[in-house]
Amino acid sequence: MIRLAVVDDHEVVRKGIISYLQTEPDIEIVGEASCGKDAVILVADKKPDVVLMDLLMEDGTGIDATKAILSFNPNCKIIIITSFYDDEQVFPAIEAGVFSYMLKTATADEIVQAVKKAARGESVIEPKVANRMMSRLRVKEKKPHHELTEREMEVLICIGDGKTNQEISNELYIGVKTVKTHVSNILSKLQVADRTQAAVYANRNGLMK
Amino acid sequence: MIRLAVVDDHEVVRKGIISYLQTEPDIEIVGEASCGKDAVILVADKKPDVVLMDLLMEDGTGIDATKAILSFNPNCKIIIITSFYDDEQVFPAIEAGVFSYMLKTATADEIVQAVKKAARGESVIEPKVANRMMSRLRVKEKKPHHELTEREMEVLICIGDGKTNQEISNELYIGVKTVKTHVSNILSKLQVADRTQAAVYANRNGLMK
DNA sequence: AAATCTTTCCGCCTCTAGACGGAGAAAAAG
DNA sequence: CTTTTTCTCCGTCTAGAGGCGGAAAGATTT
Repeated sequence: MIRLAVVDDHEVVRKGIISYLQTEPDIEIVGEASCGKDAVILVADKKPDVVLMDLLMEDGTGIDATKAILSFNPNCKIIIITSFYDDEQVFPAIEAGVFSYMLKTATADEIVQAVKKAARGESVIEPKVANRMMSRLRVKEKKPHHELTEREMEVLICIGDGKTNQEISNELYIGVKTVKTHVSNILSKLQVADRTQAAVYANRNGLMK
Repeated sequence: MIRLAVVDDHEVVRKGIISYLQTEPDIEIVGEASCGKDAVILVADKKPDVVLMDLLMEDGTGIDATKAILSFNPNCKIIIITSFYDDEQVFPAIEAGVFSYMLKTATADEIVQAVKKAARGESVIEPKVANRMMSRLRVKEKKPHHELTEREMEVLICIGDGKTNQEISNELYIGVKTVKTHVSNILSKLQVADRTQAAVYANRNGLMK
């Protein structure tokens, strides 16, 4: 018998998934949660074998909950079911240690199969997500020095808001010359030609907000 | 008896909603569809009083389907249920003529109530969406001359991609001087100081893609 | 027929941006 | 205790960006 917990802040989604899975003879629903905090408590209490978790919850605690759960229950298989497959969602989730990554476009049967496979130790990765992983591995070999320092990231955020060097200088309490140095380093690290492209980069890669 | 159709490309969501609504004595589920195209056919065939529709479907036909349905069945009440409440989703939907706008964070009971209210001719608008509408109405009065010409919009898209004036000149087959004229007009119309801010504007307001 | 809008282009001018090279201090890593 | 990284700042220089003013041709509106 597979002990399963369902975590999703949308009641209809949660109930919909449960209504399917509870008809499976070898799956037992041991609990459900609507936020990351409750999920951690639920897993600590019921110790399910598999957790179906929505990444994108209102309080944004999907990743944190995953990390917390795995730090105390390393053998727990966490299956992500979400609507998104962009880098900002996928890679933090993988780093956090999720076991499978599915999209909400999956059919009910695919979800059932994913739960059973997880219990057997088999990961299920959505093809679209798998593609992202492949391309990420490819660029990792090509782009070694993407990492910005803290200060450079602060400057990049300002650029992403459309601020001039002078405005950044005032905001960070440093000289304009210093800002220019940071900007130059940012441009070469990101391999873009000017601040406008850097601003676009920041806005498209979820650095803003 | 309220005749209802459910449109959503996620099977679990669709089945989850239906499992709740079909227990209601005065609601009859007359059909379901997983894409905009099927939805139009379904409505033409079954003529439901109310349609529950997900805006964000794989083929992106939620808005188009809404328009198509209403052009042939103006009395059909279309309730949008989606995960998003940003301007790019909300306002096209409102223009298309949706009747109610709900978020997937709604409880099952709220959805039932929304269906019943729609049948009685009462709209339900999510508070978060309502706020957007209010602020949109406010800015409409304040910003009269925001409208860019076609050419200016083309240039803005290029700026939003981080292109220089020279690159834009090559791409649109016009002189650099002409590009500069367009850029200056764009900056003053958008009331921003430089191309970087214009690029940020383009990227944050859904002009890119 | 006259007025307006759009698109195209010109010259002139100023200033920001960014490259290049150099350098000092503090903190972290070795 | 060195070495490396990070953050800070300086001068010089070039090219792109953007403001200002003007203008001509075509389309659309009035």
